[in-house]
Amino acid sequence: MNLMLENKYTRDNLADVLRGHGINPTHQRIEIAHAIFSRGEHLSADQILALVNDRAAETSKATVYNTLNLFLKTRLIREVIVDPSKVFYDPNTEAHHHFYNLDTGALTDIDARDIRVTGLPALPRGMATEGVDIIVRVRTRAA
Amino acid sequence: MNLMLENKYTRDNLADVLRGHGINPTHQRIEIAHAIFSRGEHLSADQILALVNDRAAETSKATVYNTLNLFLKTRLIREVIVDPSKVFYDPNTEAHHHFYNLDTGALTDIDARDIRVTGLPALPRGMATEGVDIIVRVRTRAA
DNA sequence: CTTCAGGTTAGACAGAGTCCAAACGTTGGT
DNA sequence: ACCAACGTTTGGACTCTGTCTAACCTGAAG
Repeated sequence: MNLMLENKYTRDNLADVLRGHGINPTHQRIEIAHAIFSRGEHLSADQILALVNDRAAETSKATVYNTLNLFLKTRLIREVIVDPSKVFYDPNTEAHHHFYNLDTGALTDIDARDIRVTGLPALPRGMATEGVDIIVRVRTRAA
Repeated sequence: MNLMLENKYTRDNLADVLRGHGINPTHQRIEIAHAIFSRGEHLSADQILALVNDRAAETSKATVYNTLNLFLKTRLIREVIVDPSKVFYDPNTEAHHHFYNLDTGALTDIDARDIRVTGLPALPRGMATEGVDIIVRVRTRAA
C-alpha cells in the first residue's frame, strides 16, 4: 500500500483538494498545504513558515496566518490548543483526541473510534455542541 | 450552610491555606488568592491584576505572574488551556472538566465524578499520566 | 490595453507572558 | 538599635504569537 500512498500529496493532488474545499489553489497555499499534509504532523505556525521558506523565502508571515485561518474555516485542518504559548495545526480532521507530552511537547493522536465518554451532563438550553476534545497530558517518567 | 461558608475566604484563612502549601503568605499573595478563591470563577491573569488593583494600585504585573506560577507549582490552583490567546486559572483542583462557550468565552465546570472514559489506549512505555482534560466546546445556537 | 477583484506582502502594531537588576521589607544576630 | 542576608516585589525592557493595514501584484474579463 505504500505504492498507493507515495504520490498522495503531490502539488497537483493538493490543488484538487483545495478546489474541493472552495479554495483557489495559489502557489503559496499549495506549499503551505504540502508542508502540513505531507508530514502529517502537528505543526505550529512558525514551524510551517520555516518549512515553506526552507529553500527560498517565498511566503510571508501574514500569508501563512491568512492561509491557516482559511484552512481552518473550510475545515481542511483543525487547531489543537494544548500549549498556552502557541496553536498547533492538525491535518487530521477525523474524530480523534490527543496525548500531549508535557516534557517533550510531542503531540500524538488517539483514534476516537474506540472511545466512549459517559456521564456528560445535558447541554444548557440553547447550546449546541461544537466538539469534544480529550487531552491526556503525560510526562516522561524519570527512571 | 451559607452560614458556614460566608467566612471561608477571609485573609486569615487564606494565609493558613498558603502556609499549608508551603507558601510564605505575603500581602500580595493573599490578595491574589482572595481574588481567585472568593469568586470561584475562571479568571485570566489580567483580570486578576485588575481585581487586585481595583481599589489602589498595589501589585505589579510581574508579581501576579510570579504568584500564579507559584500557586500552580504548589497545586493550589490549575490552569485551563482552551483559548489560544490566554490562560485561565481555576481555583477548583478537584477532578473536573469544562464546557467552553466559543461565543461568549464562558467556562463552566463539569463534575468528573459521573464521567467515565473507556477505550483509551495504554500509555507508551515510560510515560506517566499527569491528567485527562475533557473540553466540550459549545456554541450559543442562533434562534 | 485597462479595470478590477482576489491574493500577497512588509512592517507596524497589540497583547500575553518573561526577564532583569534595583529596591524593598523581614528576620535574626550582635 | 543596628546591620547583614534573604526572600519578595517592582518597573520597564524584552520576546513571541498573532493581527492589521495599506500598498502592491497578477491574471481574467471587457
